[in-house]
Amino acid sequence: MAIVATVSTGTFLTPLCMSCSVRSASVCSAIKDQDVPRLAGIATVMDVAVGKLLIEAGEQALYFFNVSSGAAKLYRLLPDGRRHIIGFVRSGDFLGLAAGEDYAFSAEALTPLKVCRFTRKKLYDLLSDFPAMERRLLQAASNELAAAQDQMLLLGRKTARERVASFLRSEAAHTPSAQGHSWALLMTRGDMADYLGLTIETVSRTMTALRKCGVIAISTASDVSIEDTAALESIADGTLLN
Amino acid sequence: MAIVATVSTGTFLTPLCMSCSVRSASVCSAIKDQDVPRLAGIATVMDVAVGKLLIEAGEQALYFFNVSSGAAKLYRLLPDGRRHIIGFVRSGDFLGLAAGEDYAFSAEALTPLKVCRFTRKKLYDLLSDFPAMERRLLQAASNELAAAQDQMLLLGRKTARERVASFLRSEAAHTPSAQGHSWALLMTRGDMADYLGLTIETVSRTMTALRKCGVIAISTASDVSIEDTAALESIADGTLLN
DNA sequence: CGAATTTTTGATTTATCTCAACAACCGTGG
DNA sequence: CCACGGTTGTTGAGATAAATCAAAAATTCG
Repeated sequence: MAIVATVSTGTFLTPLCMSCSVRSASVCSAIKDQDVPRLAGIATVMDVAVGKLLIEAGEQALYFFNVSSGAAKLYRLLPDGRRHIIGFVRSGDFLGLAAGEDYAFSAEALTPLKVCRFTRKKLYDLLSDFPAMERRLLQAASNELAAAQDQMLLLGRKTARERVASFLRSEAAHTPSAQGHSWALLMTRGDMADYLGLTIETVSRTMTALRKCGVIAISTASDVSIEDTAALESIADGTLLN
Repeated sequence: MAIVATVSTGTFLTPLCMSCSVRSASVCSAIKDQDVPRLAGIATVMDVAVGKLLIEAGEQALYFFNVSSGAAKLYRLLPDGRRHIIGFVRSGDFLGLAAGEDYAFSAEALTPLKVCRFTRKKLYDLLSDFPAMERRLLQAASNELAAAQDQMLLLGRKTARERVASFLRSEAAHTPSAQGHSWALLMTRGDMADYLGLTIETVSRTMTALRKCGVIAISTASDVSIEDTAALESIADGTLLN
């Protein structure tokens, strides 16, 4: 099911780590240059094609991942097929902290995806020698936890309009090229719906409504821009009522 | 606002730590007996009365807490007063990992509450000498993250009936005395509603419906018992449709 | 005991969902 | 390069789960 192409494994990945474009922004930044070979020694670099699974719910949770490039969606299913997307990961994000014995969620590539895979046990062993990395992981978990609480507030108490506005604000914040310009949404209306606890139709209608009142512009379905940042903010935060 | 009674601070808390009833079940279990004085040295024991705030949203996040006894609800507010309860903490739970610079949530005692308070900075300093405790914190954060994902699925995709059933199952699991018996819910219908993304009326009606079909029994509003565990399970997991 | 709060129940409204049809877009292969 | 089938997105009309409004009942607590 989870078809992936393993590129390579082991210490000879050292040069890849040294030149890794997300190293400084990821948990790996806690490892000093001279120790990188130890990190590279337990890493496997993998490529995942769009639509393929990186993680499948129910599998034994053997690995952690660090995203080098691309993006993925994480989702859970109810027995009758209802789906909920619990989050997205992108360049620099660390993946797998939330898992227990088995993965509770699946992870599917939204774009061509490149990840570094670490065996859980080996990474834990490594952490004993690199407390700075463990501190970074704790920091990452704290940030994720805070984000999860934001999302719970959104799902529990925000209107469709507020949810979509919050989502667009967050996406723009995660997309450097979005500052003042249009950008390409990585996800379909269906993904947005399953992330925001809505239906495709409601997401579509709400996007259209935000466009019609001048808050955003939509050229293609996936190519959007924020036209009125202040208005989007106040809708997202629930300051505006109408 | 957050009126609390500080009982005592410092190394002479050591005997309190040594005899602490939740030590073995909390992150403090990572500290060996001979090192307990160092832990006690940075702790402050506090009592919080029912309805009082332990943490107020917006305050600088200076502290971590470990709950010795009692329970509290954690909540966030939208500007217009909509409230969402992001979770509950009980004996043994560690509190404050999710915070950034400031607390994003408030914490209010549901019962008379006893907590150990640690200054963030001091605890972080201590962690350098006790990697086992840092590992425990990472573990705690992972568990919270997994729970948050469960809750997101609940809020995003479950029906009122499924939400209430999930809540009752989880409460029973957190309450040793609930196994096969009735127990006292710590929270009001309003708290349940704000936790489950529903209204008071919907929670009340749903509880009544679950009682009428024999899944639960309700003697007092707060005194409930599970009469048909299998049915509750399948409702909670979305296996049952009706 | 009695005021205040919480809970339950009923009647009605509404935001969002569902069902349905059509339009736009996308990748593929002729 | 364009036609074509499949997917994704939009829009409309109607249905519905849950919200809102309202009032009575039960419970709590000073």
